[in-house]
Amino acid sequence: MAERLGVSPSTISRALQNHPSIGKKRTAEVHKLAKKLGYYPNSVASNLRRNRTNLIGVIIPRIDRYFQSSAIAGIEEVASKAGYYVIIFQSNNSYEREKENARMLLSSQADGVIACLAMETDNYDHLAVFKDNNVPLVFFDRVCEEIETHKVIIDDFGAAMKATEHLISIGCKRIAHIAGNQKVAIFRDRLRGYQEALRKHQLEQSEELIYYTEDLSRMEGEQAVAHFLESDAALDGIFCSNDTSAISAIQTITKQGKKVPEDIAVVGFSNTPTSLIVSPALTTIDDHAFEMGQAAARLLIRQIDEKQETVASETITIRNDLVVRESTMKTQSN
Amino acid sequence: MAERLGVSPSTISRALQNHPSIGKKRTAEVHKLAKKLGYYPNSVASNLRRNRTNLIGVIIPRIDRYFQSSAIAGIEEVASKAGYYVIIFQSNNSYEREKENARMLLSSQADGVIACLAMETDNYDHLAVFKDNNVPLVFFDRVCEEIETHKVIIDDFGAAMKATEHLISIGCKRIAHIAGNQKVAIFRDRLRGYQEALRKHQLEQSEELIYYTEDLSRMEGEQAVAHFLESDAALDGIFCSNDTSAISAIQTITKQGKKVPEDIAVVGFSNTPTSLIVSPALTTIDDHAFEMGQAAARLLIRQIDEKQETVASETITIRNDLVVRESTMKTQSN
DNA sequence: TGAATTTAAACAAACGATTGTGTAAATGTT
DNA sequence: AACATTTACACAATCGTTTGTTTAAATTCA
Repeated sequence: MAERLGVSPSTISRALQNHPSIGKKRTAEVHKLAKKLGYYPNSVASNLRRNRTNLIGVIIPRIDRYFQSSAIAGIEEVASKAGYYVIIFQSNNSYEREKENARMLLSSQADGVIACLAMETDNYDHLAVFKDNNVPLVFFDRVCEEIETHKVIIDDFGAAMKATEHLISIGCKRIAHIAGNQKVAIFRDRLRGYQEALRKHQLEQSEELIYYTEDLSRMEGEQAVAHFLESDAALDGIFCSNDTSAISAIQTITKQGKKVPEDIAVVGFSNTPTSLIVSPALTTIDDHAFEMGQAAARLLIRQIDEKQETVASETITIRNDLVVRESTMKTQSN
Repeated sequence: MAERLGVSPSTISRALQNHPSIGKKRTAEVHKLAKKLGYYPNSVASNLRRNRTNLIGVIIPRIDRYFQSSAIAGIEEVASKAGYYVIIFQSNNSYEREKENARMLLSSQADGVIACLAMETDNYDHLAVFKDNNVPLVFFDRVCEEIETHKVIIDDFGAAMKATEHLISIGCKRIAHIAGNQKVAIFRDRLRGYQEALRKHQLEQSEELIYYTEDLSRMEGEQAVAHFLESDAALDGIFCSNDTSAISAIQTITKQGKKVPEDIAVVGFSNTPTSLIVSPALTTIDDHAFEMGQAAARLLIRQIDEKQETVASETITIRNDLVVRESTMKTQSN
C-alpha cells in the first residue's frame, strides 16, 4: 500500500475519492503517487467492506445465439454506463448448470441478477433464493410465473397472431406451424397465437399442420418440411417459431423444387441477421433483443439503487414488429 | 454466520472444505446446517483472504460477433471445468474503453486475462501492466507483437494463400481481394497471403483488384463489388477477408445479374453459420474460433496454476481448413 | 489573548472468510 | 500407570479497504 510514502490508509482512501476533509495538496499528492506507483485499488477488499460489488450477474442459455448475445450487449450498454460490471453464466439449457450458476452468483455477492431460463428448468427454487437473500432479480424473455419479480418480455401470443394473420392476408389458406419446445412458455404462446389467428379467420386447424420440435434446430426445420410435404397437407404457408427453422424450411422447400413464396410462404421469428441472407429474404418478427436487454438492465439497476423492497413487481412488454420481406411477397392471386 | 449454532468460525470453514482435522460427525453436522440455513459462502471475503479470485477476465471487441462469442464459449467451457469464472469486457473496438477495461480488470484482481485487441489499439501500455503485476495474459486472434506473452493465433497468411490458390485451382485468372482494416495485423497477413498466391502462380497483381475497407461490413462488401464491376477489372474471383463481406459480395453480384461461381467465384473467411445460408453456399476458411478459445483458456490456466514466471512464452497456432462449397464449385472450364 | 470553530488527518473497528499455531481431550504405547 | 501421540477443535491474526470517531493543529472571532 501507498501509505508507506505518506500517511495513514484512511487518508489515502479518502484522498483517492476526493473526500472534502482531505486537504487539496494532500489529495493531489496522493493521486500523483498512485499514478507513479501504478496503484490499482483492490476492489475485492473494497467490495467486502462496502458490502457491494457493482456486479450484475446474467444467467442465459447460450452466449453464442444471436438473440442472447444481443440482449447481453443491451444489458452491458446500460450497466457499464451506470458503473456496473456484467458477469455472464451460461446454463447451456441445463437445469443443473443453472442451479450451479445461481449458487456461484449468490456466493459472488452480485448486486443483482438478470436471468433467461434454461429450457429444462421447471423448478425455480434455485432462483427464488435470490429473493430470499434480497438480491434484485429480473427475468427476460423466458420468464417464470412462479416467482413474483420484474420481467421483460414480448407479446409472443400477439406477435404470432400478427405473423399468422400476415400469411392469411396474402392469401394463404392452409398454414402450418413449426413449433418450439412446448415446455417453454414463449413457444406455447406462439403456438396459441397461431391457432387463434386461424380460428379468428375460420381457417382449418389440424394437428397435421403442426410440427413439434425439440429446439427448433436447422435439422428439425428440414424434418418438419419433409414431414409436411410427405403428408397430403398441401400447405401454402408456414409460420416458424424461430428464424433458424424458418431458414432451414425455405432451403428445404426450394431444394424440393417448390417456390417460396409462390408455393409456400414462410415467416420466422426474431429477425436475426441471417434472415437477410437467405434467399428469398425472410419475413419475420423483430423482437428487439437489444432493447430487451437494455430494459432488463434499467429495471434491475433501479431496483438496486432504490433498494426498497416495497417496489411492486413490474412487467415490461417490449414492442415487436413484423418485418415483411420476400418470403411472403407474392401477388395476391391464390 | 453459522457459528452461533455450533462452534468457531475456523471449524465451520474447515468443515465446509472437508478438512481432515475436523471430525466426521461435526463435518456432516455443519454441512447439514449450512443447507438448512441456506448458507452461501461469501466469496468476496474468501477471495480477499486467499488472494485469489478464480476469475478470468476476457477483453474482446464485441460479444455479438459470431467469431467472438464462439471463442468465448470455448473459453467458458475450459474455464468452468477448471473452476474459473469468466468475466467479459467489451472494448467496442475503442482504445479508450479497452484501457478502462484493463483498469477494471486489474482492480478486480482477476487471476488471469485473455484479450483480443481492439481495432483502434496501437499502444499497449495498458496491457503491459498485467505483466508488471504478474497477472498471466494470453492474447488470441488479434495479438500484439510488442508484449512478450502467450498467444493463440491462426496462420492468416497461409490460410489466405490457401484460399486464393483454391480460386486459382478452379481456373480463376483475375482475382480480387476485399481487404480488412490494414491497421490490424491479421488483415495485413491475409492481404499478403493473397498477394503471395498470385505471385507464386504468376497471375496479374494490381491495386485495382484490392478494395480496402474499414471494417468489412455488409455495406462495404456491396461497395467493393460495385467498385470492381464499374472498373474494367473483369475479375472472375474474389477472396474476402471475412464472411460478412463475402456474403454481401455474393448477393450484390447476383443482383447485378452475374452468376456465382460461373462468372465470379467467391471465398470468405471464418466459416460463420451464415456461410451455409447464403445461396450459393459460401466457400470459406474455417478458423475454429471455439478451439481458439479453448486453447487460450488452457494456456492461461496452466500459467495461473504453475505461477512460475519462468515459463517461456508460447504461441499456439490453431489449424484452419478450407471448406469448399457452391460459391467456388464450377466445372473447370474457364 | 483566550475561547470557539473549522480543517486535516490519525485511530481503530469492521467486512467474512482462511490458516498457522496452540491446547485440551482421547487414544495408543510400553 | 506414565508418557507419547493423535484427534478435534478454538484462538487470533490477516487479507486491503472503508468509515465513524477522535485528536491535533490551524483559523476565526470576540
